[in-house]
Amino acid sequence: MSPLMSIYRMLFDAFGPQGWWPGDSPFEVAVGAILTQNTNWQNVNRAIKNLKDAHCLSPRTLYEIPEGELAILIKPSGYFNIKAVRLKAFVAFIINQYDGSLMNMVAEDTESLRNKLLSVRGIGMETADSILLYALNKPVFVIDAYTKRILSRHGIISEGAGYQECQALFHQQLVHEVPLFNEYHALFVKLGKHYCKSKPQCNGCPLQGQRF
DNA sequence: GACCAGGCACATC
DNA sequence: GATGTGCATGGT
Repeated sequence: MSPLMSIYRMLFDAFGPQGWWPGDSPFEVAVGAILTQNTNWQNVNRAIKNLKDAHCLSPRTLYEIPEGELAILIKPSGYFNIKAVRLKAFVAFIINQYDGSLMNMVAEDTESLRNKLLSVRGIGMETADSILLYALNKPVFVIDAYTKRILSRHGIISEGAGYQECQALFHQQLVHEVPLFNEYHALFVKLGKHYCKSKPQCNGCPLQGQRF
């Protein structure tokens, strides 16, 4: 079994299924992916609740609401001025190129779709891949700060490894299945939140002392 | 009060 | 291509 598959087994045995992504619709998932950039999920939830309460959680309503009003609604998620611009760019993209519906993306080739998402201001690799995996069910592995930290601490990647390099490892070592990629990334976040912080709390960590 | 959180774009070298 | 900086709220 590949090292990354071994790690997956250990994490799944320790934590069980994570039930990601929290969200009622693919569009909500995509909005959450932008709002959660460098931000605690709890704060994102508050912002999403504000959008729901204001009946603004659709491409069309987000497209039409003034940027300043949008910024106020998403304030709890932090970086609210920047994220308002980013959400605006994203819904303009959906409306102009996909007739206002995220689901019109699913038929498209994953690689070209990823490149188009990356061309939207405010959507980088992690956000694009989160949208592809969690909103559109494409088998793309999501790399984040936790993933890199955990892998480098266990000697699997170097500390300065890049996103693509890291992602390639997962794509090489795992079968490309959406449920596996979905659960695995969520398990890394779980592990990172509880144990593999900037100050490691290795006591009780299911990967404690493991080399791969 | 410091530090951190499910990044990204942009400037500068 | 690598490095540094601004963006901002809420929890620990």
